[in-house]
Amino acid sequence: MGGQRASSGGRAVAARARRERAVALSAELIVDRALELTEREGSAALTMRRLGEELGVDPTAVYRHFRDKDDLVLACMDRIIDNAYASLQPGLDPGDWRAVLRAVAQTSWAMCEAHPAIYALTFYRVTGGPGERKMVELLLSTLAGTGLPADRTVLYYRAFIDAILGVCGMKAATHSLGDGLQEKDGSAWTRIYAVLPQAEYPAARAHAQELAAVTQREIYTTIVDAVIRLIEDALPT
Amino acid sequence: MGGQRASSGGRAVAARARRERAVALSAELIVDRALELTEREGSAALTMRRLGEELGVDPTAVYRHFRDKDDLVLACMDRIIDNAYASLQPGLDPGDWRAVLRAVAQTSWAMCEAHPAIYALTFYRVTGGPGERKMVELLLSTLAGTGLPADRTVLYYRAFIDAILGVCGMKAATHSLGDGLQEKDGSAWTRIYAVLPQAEYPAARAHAQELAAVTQREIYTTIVDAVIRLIEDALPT
DNA sequence: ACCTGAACACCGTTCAAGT
DNA sequence: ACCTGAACACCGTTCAAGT
Repeated sequence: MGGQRASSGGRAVAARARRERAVALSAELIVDRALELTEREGSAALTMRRLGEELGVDPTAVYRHFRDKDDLVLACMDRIIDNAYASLQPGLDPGDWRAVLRAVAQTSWAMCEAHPAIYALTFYRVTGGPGERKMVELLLSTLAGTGLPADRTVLYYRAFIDAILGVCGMKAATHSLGDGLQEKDGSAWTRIYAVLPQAEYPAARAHAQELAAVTQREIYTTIVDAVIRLIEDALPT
Repeated sequence: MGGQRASSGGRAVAARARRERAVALSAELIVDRALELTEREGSAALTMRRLGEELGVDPTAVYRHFRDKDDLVLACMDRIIDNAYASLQPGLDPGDWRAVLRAVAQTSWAMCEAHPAIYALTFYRVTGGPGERKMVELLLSTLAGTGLPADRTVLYYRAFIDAILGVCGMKAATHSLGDGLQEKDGSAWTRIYAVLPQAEYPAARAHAQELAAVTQREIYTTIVDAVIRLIEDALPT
């Protein structure tokens, strides 16, 4: 609608977006556009100037709704968690704690694949928002339901969530690298480790094929299984 | 010596450093100074301009020894790993795989506490350098020594190292935040979760005290134990 | 009440010029 | 062969001015 030129610099894009923006600027709208932007173009595209362009407002207008960029990025992460919780909740049997933990682990994996830029920026942070609160309550109530004492409930909750966040955060950070670096790091097992001197690195050479073949998904499942098994062994009989 | 003024801007610091630099610029020297700098002043201080000042050379002189900042940061991480390996190696019994894994886990924790800035920037990367190579060889040979088949050796190696890197990376990233944000995130359990509405968040409220009391170290040990136990259960009998 | 736009104090990196 | 220094194309953020 109304776009006469196919090519367009930042100025033209901003002008078009400004024309198309019918609703008032709001925190929700800013988070919407920020998620669209990073999903489409990666973390490098998430700058205040680029976001202003996307919204059709002056870049500094965002500061009317978020204290700073950190505040905005945390709001984006909480939105992602909230959406994930909503898609998780209906099919959950609170009595089956293993199934709940596995569902949360699967959801976290899906989040870091769908939104690597935001995930990588915030996986080690506390959003304190509604999404995070619901997720914390779900996990704590589920683990408490097994009959574990309060201190064990908390310790295993944190072991579970920190292991998950750490591994998914690693994956998200890798995924957020520029294409060149991602390729460079991804090819390391065949490029570097498969050709190390046999005499000095016999084990690396002997396992070169398996090192190149193992998937991040298998590794993640293995770690989740390890924590679940630890909890099983700790349950009161 | 020879500084006549007590106060000094960047220019004066650079001039003094230039006078004091007796040896030629080299990759080793640059890594030395970069580690000193980040250890002393945190990740925000690691800029090419600041590093040039520290070395007493023009900021762009560093580009004669490293392709870009990413290249430099990876070299710093590999140096840290190499030093950690050197301090680890002497007392190690290769036959006691549990002890080796625990020693590596302890070393990784020490690294992310001593060098949070570099650790946070690179924990999800492959350095491909001498330090990393030795660490990979140590872990692979140790796990292969238990009699596990090659594919299991690699799977458990990756589960172990990814769990460790993820959790230590989280800790390092938290530690690298500015003091304000670190305080904000650290106080979240008492500031936010301890005062949630009882009706909506009963489990969070019931565990508020334990959530504030559990330490990162306990959580880390729990995750490491979980992976070690999983490996124990998988060992051929 | 909310948005604009110039301005500030930074970044990493390139490249012609020096020695 | 190695280093310098100006310059380029960016950042996040502040604040006086507009409406």
